[in-house]
Amino acid sequence: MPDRATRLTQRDIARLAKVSQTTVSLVLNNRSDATARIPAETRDRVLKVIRETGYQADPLARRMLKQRNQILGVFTYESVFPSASGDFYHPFLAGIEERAERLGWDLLLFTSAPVTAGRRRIFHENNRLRIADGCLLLGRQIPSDELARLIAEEYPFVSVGRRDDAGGPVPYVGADYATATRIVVERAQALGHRRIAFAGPGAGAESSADRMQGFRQAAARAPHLPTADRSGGDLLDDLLDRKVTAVFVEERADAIALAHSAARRGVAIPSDLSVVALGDSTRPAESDIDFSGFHVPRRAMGLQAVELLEAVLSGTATERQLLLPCELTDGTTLTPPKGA
Amino acid sequence: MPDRATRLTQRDIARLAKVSQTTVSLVLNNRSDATARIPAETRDRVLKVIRETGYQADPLARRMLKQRNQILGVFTYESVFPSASGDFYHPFLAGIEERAERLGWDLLLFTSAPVTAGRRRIFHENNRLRIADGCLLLGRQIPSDELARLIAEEYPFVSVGRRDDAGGPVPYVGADYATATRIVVERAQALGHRRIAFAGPGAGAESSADRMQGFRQAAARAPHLPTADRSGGDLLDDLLDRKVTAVFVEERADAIALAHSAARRGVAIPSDLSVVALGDSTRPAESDIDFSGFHVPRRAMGLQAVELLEAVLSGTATERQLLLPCELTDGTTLTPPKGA
DNA sequence: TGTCGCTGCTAATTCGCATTACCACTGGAA
DNA sequence: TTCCAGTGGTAATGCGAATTAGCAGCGACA
Repeated sequence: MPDRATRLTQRDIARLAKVSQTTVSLVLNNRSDATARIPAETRDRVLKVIRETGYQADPLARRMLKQRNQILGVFTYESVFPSASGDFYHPFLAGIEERAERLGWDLLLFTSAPVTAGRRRIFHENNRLRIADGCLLLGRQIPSDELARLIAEEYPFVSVGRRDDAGGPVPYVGADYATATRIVVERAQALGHRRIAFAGPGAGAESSADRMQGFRQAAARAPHLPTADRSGGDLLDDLLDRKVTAVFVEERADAIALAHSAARRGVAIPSDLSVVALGDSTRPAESDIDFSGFHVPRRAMGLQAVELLEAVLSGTATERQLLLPCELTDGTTLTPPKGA
Repeated sequence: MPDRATRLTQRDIARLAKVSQTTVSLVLNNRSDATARIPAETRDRVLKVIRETGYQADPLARRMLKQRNQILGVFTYESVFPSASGDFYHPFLAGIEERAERLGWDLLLFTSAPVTAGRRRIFHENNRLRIADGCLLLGRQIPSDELARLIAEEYPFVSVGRRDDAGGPVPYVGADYATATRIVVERAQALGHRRIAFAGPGAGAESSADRMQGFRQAAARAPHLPTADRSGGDLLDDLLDRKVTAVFVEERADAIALAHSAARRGVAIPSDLSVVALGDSTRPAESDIDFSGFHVPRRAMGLQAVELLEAVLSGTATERQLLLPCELTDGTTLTPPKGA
């Protein structure tokens, strides 16, 4: 530990400059209003001591009295860095870091939150949310009871990703999966695809539900095929049985698995089967395939989330729910169906 | 902002439970030693109020009195997330996060540090280092004046990566580049390589100097070729002119560029030229080539750095400078030279 | 001579919590 | 009745900085 005895406080500075602690504080905060008139001579003397000693005010002691701490909390419901989902979170954090840097904020990653039943929890015995001025929430799914409590306590936070109401509207910066999905489905239909299908959860997390909703807007009765606990080959069989010509895959990793199976079986993509990816991989998966579909504007979401939180904190926020458009990509896996 | 008036304090709890603030504190900290005997009845009453109100102690106020803050600072001399060097830092941070999680620490990324002359500086006007209990330092090069000041101020920190003394020994967890480099060079010599070369800076950062030192141990007079401001083709020409049969490339990205040039020119790797990579890419570069050489134990370095810092903080640290072995990889780019 | 007003500071208090010191009360023994 | 030990709490203090209230000292003016 830094030696308590040698750690400088305003009192030490005051003693050295032969003034009171108050004066040091006044000089540091550059207060020169009617209540505090510090002549240049005294001010310089204090500043000189501060320079010589390298004194730095303790930010936490400050926070006891002032409101803002310039610390932006980041809570992720999965680990941030470990590679399982690290690559997915990376762009979000890049955006967050960029904007935090510009605002002069530090980022506090709540890694101390204990993991129970495979997930982190915000609220636990020794909750440390209040160290930060406000908090950003990341994760595929966030328990609504936690969101409800944050809202009830009026803790300033912004979710990265749309969330359903939880005892009140949740402030968020999300991606407009519904519109993006609808557009790519319509695009496929315009190319002549009539037998299409949705592959993936399609429910559970808001992001899944939104994609499904967009899909249904364009194709009300097309089949919905699960991907959980199912190999790419299994899914491929299902698709071929149903004579599907274009499949819309919620999770890019599933699309990659599907493509591998297709390659092994001699099923050509896109001539035999068009594959559209509805976003980016949340699971580790490498592929050179340039899928048709769209990308999640992750970096922009991170940026905007920080900005929204700043607005919330300063009380200037008007609209607290924001959906950003997804970036559509032409890719190489969507072409007209055979015989069209 | 959370409404100051509605924010619960121990005093509020005390009032509701009809006890003193002291008692609330004693209950919360589960003190039941000789100086504080709280009968179960009182304790339950207090706990009941705490449960009902959802009170959480302010972590900042706690820190004013306790020693530890449970916050681990992370200072990177480049941006952490932006992809330029993000992929390189990722494994370090994964290791740091993992161990921080286990110790119940939060991670504070000092993104607020202003960038001057292209780099961040620790020490600036409004230094916030002391929010954290201690700090980890990441970066290829860290100005020695900053290290010196940290040492002089007795601020607890650990560098990830070896650093030269800076007014005193710098605590670090580094990688043993020297030994790893020496071993791969000797391995190449054992395969019959006689005309070898080192390609890369070989100086500047400690990590560069260490590789060069290892190289010199095994090959005292082999040539050292620069890579800065030079295309892969240029380097290749140089190597061919000198009839080099095995080149040891400091930076994997340079090795990749070299391999690309070789492929274009019809120079076969490894039969015409063996290429050994002395570590991982710090610059973005993708390649399927499985280079012979070694990997930096980045994850382990992160883990151990946190552990060392913990030891420093608790005063149990004995050895404060630690070098971890690099992971040697056989790869496919080192074979005996032609005619050997 | 008294007092008003200005300057240039400082004493005292506050933030929320932890800790130490100490006080009030009870019951049994002397 | 006094003494003492044990019980169950509370008052007071401190952490480091910010803020409010206010106090000396001095000159001007009535």
